[in-house]
Amino acid sequence: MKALRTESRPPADTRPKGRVRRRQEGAILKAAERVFARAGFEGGTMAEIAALAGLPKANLHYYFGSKDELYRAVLDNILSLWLAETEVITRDADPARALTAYVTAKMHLTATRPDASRVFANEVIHGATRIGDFLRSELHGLVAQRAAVIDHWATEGRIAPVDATHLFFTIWAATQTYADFESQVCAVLGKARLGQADLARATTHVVTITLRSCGLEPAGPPHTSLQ
Amino acid sequence: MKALRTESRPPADTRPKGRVRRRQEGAILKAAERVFARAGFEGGTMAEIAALAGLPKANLHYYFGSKDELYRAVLDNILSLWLAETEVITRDADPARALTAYVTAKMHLTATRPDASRVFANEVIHGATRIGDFLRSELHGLVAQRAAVIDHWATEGRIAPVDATHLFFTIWAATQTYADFESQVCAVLGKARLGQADLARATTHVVTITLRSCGLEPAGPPHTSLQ
DNA sequence: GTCTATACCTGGATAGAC
DNA sequence: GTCTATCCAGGTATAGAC
Repeated sequence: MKALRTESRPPADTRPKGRVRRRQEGAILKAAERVFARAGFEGGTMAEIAALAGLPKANLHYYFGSKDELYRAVLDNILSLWLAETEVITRDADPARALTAYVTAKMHLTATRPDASRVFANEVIHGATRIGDFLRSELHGLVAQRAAVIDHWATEGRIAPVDATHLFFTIWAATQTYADFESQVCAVLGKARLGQADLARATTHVVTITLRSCGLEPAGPPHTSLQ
Repeated sequence: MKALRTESRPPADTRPKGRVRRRQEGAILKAAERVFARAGFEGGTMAEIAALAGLPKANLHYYFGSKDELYRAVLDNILSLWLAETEVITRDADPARALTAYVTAKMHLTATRPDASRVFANEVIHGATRIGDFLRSELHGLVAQRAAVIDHWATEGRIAPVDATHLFFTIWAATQTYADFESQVCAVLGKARLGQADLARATTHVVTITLRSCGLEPAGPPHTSLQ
């Protein structure tokens, strides 16, 4: 998905890419994600990113024209992660199982790509100027669809009535807080870092409160999926 | 409360403060909160803050020695807001009413001081280096206390068992998201700004899911407070 | 106490050799 | 394609007149 390319100039990505180019760009993007996550857009420097990627900084400008372009590329990368997982929320699905799967997937993403979450959070806090179009179009549409499914479940009496749109806000907030606010969570828990056990406990908690929010109890162990 | 002063040099606040000084400092702090909220610490400039406060930028350095000192003063201001409201959570309180009051107060803070929330969020995302001591001491202690109260409620069977510490993480995340992620919420709702009605709806939602998380139903209209 | 003018430095970007 | 050396804008901080 190239969500942001619409706002960019002619498709720079159609250039033929050699293996080296791919690898270099990948290394740069990875380093940039980390640096921007730690310090924000203005806080992170090209020199830092270059050092982390093991390249002279002039190379960053060779692969990505400017700091802003690099940052957009990082965001673009991240946005594609955001949409995928709502697929489990369908009319015919079992509500408890679908919601459990969705929250678990979100928590998994938080655990495996915390820096991605932080870059995204940073951008949104500062007004989402670069991704506003994406949020207003694709995300807006997606949430409308999925919220309709949840409303449908409620109409059929399969879950308790709940504000479906706001439920998404709550789920996003509750899951992403373990990445974005990790330092606060750690401080309160009295740990230096979040371990596997902490995240497992967090997942159980968020699943539980999500289900209870819909008047459901935890689903049993996953049977062979009914789709 | 002077949570951060411990890390600073000798009490600069003991200097006698004239009325003018108080007023100038107030204006600067207000402007700084807004600028730092919009752009982060590195993104916001002293010139912007000065312009917003209606002063030449040299004055900022006169009142607050450096940009970093000014930023810390803004944070210090904000932290005092964070702790106050947990007071309603006491052993003898009615769980539904106490939780409703707490969440409502949190949402009120979010609605009235969104910039404060954003500055705090920004600081925590970037590692909370400046407020780590505060989080590890005062906030940690406070949460431990209040979580014990909630556990006590559960032991007595007044609420369903719930992970009390993580419940706080969830409540903070769910409420603050309406300030920190306002631009995302607006985009999804298809609005330019959050209005009174939206925040009222958000409050109802967060109260509902908080209560349901504890196996409770919405409390009736507030009687005369039993304390 | 207040403000103008300026020093100094960091960091993004580029020129041009290899 | 890659890297060194350098340029220059923008931003913090201060000197010094008022």
